[in-house]
Amino acid sequence: MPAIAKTSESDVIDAARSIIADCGIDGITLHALADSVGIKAPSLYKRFAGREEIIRRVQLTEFTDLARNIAAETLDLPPQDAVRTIARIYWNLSLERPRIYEALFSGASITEPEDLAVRTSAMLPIFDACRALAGAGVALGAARTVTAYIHGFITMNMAGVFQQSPGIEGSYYFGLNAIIKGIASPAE
Amino acid sequence: MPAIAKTSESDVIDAARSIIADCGIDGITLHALADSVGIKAPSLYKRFAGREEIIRRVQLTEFTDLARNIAAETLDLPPQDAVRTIARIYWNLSLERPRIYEALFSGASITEPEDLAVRTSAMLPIFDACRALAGAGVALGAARTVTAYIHGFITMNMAGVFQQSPGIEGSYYFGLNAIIKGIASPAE
DNA sequence: ACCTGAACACCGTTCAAGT
DNA sequence: ACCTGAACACCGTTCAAGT
Repeated sequence: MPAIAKTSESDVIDAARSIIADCGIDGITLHALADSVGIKAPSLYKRFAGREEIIRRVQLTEFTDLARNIAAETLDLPPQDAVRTIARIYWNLSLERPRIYEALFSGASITEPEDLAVRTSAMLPIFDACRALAGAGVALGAARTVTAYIHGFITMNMAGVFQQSPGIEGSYYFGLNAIIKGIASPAE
Repeated sequence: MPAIAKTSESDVIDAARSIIADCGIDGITLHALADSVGIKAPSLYKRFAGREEIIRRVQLTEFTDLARNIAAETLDLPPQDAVRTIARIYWNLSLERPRIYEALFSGASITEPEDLAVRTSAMLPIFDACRALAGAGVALGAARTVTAYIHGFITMNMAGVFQQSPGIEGSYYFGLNAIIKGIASPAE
């Protein structure tokens, strides 16, 4: 009957977050996670359905932080600056916390409506900027283009496809500027 | 002393390829792979260093096929058409054999020079087209931009980020055209 | 020379038993 | 109510033993 709780749901998610940040998504074992909050692995199942759900919760937390950060940094910015700022936020994240960036987009395709809402909120500032840049008619396509480019460039860069060439950040913004120009005056 | 070989290196790689095509990279266990070529799992270590090497060999094979396919389909095409053709080849691959597309870019960052050479050969037609489109000075940046966009869009689409909206392929080519236009006349 | 069974360390997960 | 040890099925990998 005593049942003293040694940890809490948010403690576990925080611990999972820091393990992922250090060791990546493959480094998070239930044994290591349980150990870092002072319990045994089976006890995790009293709070979570399993490993997948824990990872999903970390993704949700990180995406929420990211969306808030993006919203704050792009507030009242002209659309071109907003797009460049968002691109910079993702770029810096991929350099400063690469394993978190990877984890954000890996595994667990979006099924829960909760996940979708958070992801949409992170994309909203891009959509708004694209509408201002390219017009409401093509805003969605333009937003997808910018999003795809940012994610694709960062992913390939982290994978080493572009080598560790010094001009890589220059290429990143060169491409971004080309896209901003391209969507502002789409091909006839 | 007899030592009758029940299988061969290329048999194993072929079997691995079809398992990955069906079940994805997580579905390929050494037990299942060994079973499908009629041996036991430990015997695989007589031919390969381990699971990682087998997967790398499949990636290498698939990339070689892809590079050959791209080279053949873009032969003597004007640069804009070459870029659109390459984009279409990747898009179709992601629809027809999604697990192979995923496997192509997942895990095992490029360390061996052999891997790099194959990947470079797959990118060469994009580079050539971009040089014709944007000039030698920015050709590398332009090629990276196109590559990043294609990969990013397809990855996010497969992950479900863009929903299964019917206009998604339209967005894909809208963005591609915007990029072609943008890199042909980069922002001043 | 190639194959095999047995074993090892390590996963995620379940469950009966403790308090 | 939360925690635990023991167990299960399943991984990749190693190795001594077969032919």
